[in-house]
Order: sequence, then C-alpha cells, then structure tokens
Amino acid sequence: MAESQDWLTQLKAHGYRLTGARRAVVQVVASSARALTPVEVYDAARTAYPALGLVTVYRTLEKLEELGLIQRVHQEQGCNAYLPHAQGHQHLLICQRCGRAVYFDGDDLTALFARVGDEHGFVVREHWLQLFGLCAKCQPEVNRDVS
Amino acid sequence: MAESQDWLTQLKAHGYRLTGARRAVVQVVASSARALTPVEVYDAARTAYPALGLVTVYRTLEKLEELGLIQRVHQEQGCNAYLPHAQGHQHLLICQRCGRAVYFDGDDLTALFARVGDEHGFVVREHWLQLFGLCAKCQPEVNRDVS
DNA sequence: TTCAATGCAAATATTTTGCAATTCG
DNA sequence: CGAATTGCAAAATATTTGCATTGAA
Repeated sequence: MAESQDWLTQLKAHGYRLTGARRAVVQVVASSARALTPVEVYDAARTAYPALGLVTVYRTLEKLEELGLIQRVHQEQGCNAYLPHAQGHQHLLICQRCGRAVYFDGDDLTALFARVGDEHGFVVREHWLQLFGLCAKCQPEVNRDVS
Repeated sequence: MAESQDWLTQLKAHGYRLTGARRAVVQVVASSARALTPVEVYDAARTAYPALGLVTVYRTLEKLEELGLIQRVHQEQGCNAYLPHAQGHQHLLICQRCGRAVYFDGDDLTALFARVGDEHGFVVREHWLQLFGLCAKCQPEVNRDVS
C-alpha cells in the first residue's frame, strides 16, 4: 500500500530507523480498514516478521500516534485499538458487526459545538464524534445472525 | 442528594439489597459533578464506609451502569470513569482542567447523522458525541497555569 | 433462616520498564 | 563502529474470579 511507504518515509524523516519490526507493524496497520488492538497487530505482523515482540508493537504504535499517522479508537468493547488517521478534520463511522471504519467530514459541526459551549459558559476546544451502525455488507447479515 | 435516594429505590426495585457498601458508593457517584474512576470512588466512599472493598466498588458500578443510572466516560487520560447518566438523549461537555461535566441536548443531530450514514451505505444505530473545553471557572485559570 | 453480597487473596489481563544483545545507518 | 532498537523477563496496573464469611430481608 502506498500509505505504508509514506509512513516509513515519515518515520525516517523524524530520525527513526527503519527496521524489520517497524516495517511489519506499519504494513499491517496502514492497510487495515478496521481498528486493531496491539495484540491483533502483533499476531498479524508476525506472519511477515516472526521474531516480532509485543513490546515493540506497543512502542511502534506509540510513535505512529505521536506522528499523527494513526489514531486511537474508542468503542464499547475497548479503547485500545488503532486506525490510520484521516486527513484534516474527519470523524469515524464504524460498523458494529465487522468493525469496518470510514471517515466522514464534520467541518460544519464546529460552529454548532461552539454555540453549545457558549450556552454553558464553556469554551469548546475539542470534540469527539463517532457514529456506530451497520455497513452495507453487514445489514443483511445481522438478520441472519439473529434468526 | 435526591438522586442518591432514587438510585437506591431503583436498586431495590430490581431485587438488589441495600447494603452499607452500596449506599456509600451510590452517595459518592450520584453527587459527583465530574467523572470518577473506581479507585476515586473507593477512596471517597471509604470515609463514609471504611470497610468497603475495591471489588465491591467495581461490582456496584457494574450494576449501576446496567440499570442505566451511570455512564462510562471516555477521555484522553482514560476510559474508566463514571458519571450519573443524563435523562433522555444528551451529550457530554467536559472541562479539560477541572473535569466538571455538563450535559447538553443533541436531539436535532440524529437526522444529520442518519444522512451521513446514508452517504456511506451505513445504517446508523448509535452515536457518540463529547465536547471538551474549559468551563467558566477554569478559563482564567489556564492562562495562569501556563505563565 | 436463607441466600445475596462482601472482602480478601489469588488469578488474569494489560501495559510499562530494565537490560543485554542485535542491527541500522 | 556507535547509538537506536529489539525482545525477553520482570514489574507495575487494572480488572476479574473463587470462596468462606457476613448481613439484609
């Protein structure tokens, strides 16, 4: 994936070395359409780089987050999964069945949120917005799961 | 606090017993204006009920959440703090300095979110919105912190 | 009196740290 | 070669479970 290469370039640009472990982790996370936990990254990346240690996954994710290349995703099931970060100001729409995540634009919401803050004497500096639902592929499947 | 009494009534109504430990935990959480972690609840509630165990705090919070009386709050610093739940459909506005939380109304957002989902082939079933900023009291303080 | 609830201790799970060996540049 | 990076083992945290005792109804 092109994104994967770009991340490696970014790491290098910030003085980090390009190691086998990092390449494997980057490859996995950069190409995932759903948020992955450290252990999931570990398992997936070991097929490409068997000597990988879980600690290195933690440390690499930390650096990728610091560089703004990935973002932590909070869900009911847990808050320690990571996804490639969107460009600009975007919000997440996550499938509750398969975990697939897509970003959507929310620029027009900022003004609304500032107004809400005003009404309570707050200055709003950040907002978190996530939508949960079912993606096109999973909508028919859910009925099947239940029956 | 009146809310505290109401929670105890709810617990009883669902077949749970009203014990000293539960009264202490309920009292602390129901009257808090900011989200508290299990350990914070534990420390605060022990002044009223010294024999309290941390495990009981976990178990009580679990029941309160199950009854919809409290809700888990996710923040940058952690995702294991609880706050009294709002009535109806409300969202959180949290002060980044003192932690004070207030709810605001978000009914009008539902239609907008459904439309966003549509554009991506999703059926939106839930949404999650939180605003972060500075409350009236903390706005002047922040400048002082920095200088 | 009965069984839910408790608190302790121990088990799990998750994340972080110390450190000697390895490897990128 | 030298410093950054790695993986292991161990430590530190956070949460859950087993179980004998206690106490609410």
